[in-house]
Amino acid sequence: MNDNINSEDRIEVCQSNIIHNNIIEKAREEMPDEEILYDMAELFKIFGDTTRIRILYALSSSEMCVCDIATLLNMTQSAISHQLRLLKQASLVKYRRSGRTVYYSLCDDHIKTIFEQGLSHVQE
Amino acid sequence: MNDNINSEDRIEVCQSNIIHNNIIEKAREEMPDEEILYDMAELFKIFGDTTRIRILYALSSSEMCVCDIATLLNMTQSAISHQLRLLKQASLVKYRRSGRTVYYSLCDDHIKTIFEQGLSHVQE
DNA sequence: TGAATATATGAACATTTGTTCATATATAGT
DNA sequence: ACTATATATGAACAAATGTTCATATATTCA
Repeated sequence: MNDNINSEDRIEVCQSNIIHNNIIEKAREEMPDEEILYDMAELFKIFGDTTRIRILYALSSSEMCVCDIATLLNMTQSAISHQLRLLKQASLVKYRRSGRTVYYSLCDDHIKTIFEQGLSHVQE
Repeated sequence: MNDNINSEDRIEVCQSNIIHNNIIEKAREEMPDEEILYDMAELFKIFGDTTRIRILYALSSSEMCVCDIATLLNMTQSAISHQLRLLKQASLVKYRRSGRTVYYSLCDDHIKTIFEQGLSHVQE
């Protein structure tokens, strides 16, 4: 039983000698570029932390200053500020300054769509 | 002015005294439950790694066995197997056994939607 | 039954990551 | 200029994470 694999498709590499070369080739062709994969991983890494998710949810409700967020999440100003820097670097939030206060808000709508999908997955 | 006595009695969640309470309350009401936030972070954490993104892209092309994936990504069977376990635990992939070979495939369509949104964000 | 093979997994290790602490910067008011 | 305040940031530390190595498990075939 060889799972419909032609003998020409077999090759000896790795620990296995049953490799589905046509399937591997197809997957290789459809795989996005290295740089895209890296950027996507970096983006999702940002979403992979409750503090940052909380911040983004907060900002989806309204723009907020650093201290408001710290109060809301019951965390230090420093911790929030560090996280906002990461969110800013990922182009997920933008800010405007008003005197001593800096107001942060969401950059675009991808965040909401991604959160909706994520929410829908975990709620299944 | 010289009253340092009260400073220890203050509830200092942050260093600010200009807090937008209505905004904070609104954000608090709209914030999903702790458990949801945790599950979402765990889900996105899974996407926050190029190896796992590669695996998921590969499986979106076709179901594949562990060794195929290892060959495609030029990584050890062990590394792939560990990652597949995480993906399985997150209900992102499922598998079927055929003899000694285990074929993995994607669980549902949320992955594709999330990837599309992520891709679209990083390509801006 | 025993050898070969595909996959799974525990432990160890190096790397990454999130928070804290201390301190720096920026702005406003006196 | 000086003080107060809102935010930013570098360094340090603990916790989490991804890969490797060795080995275990599961299945097939002789």
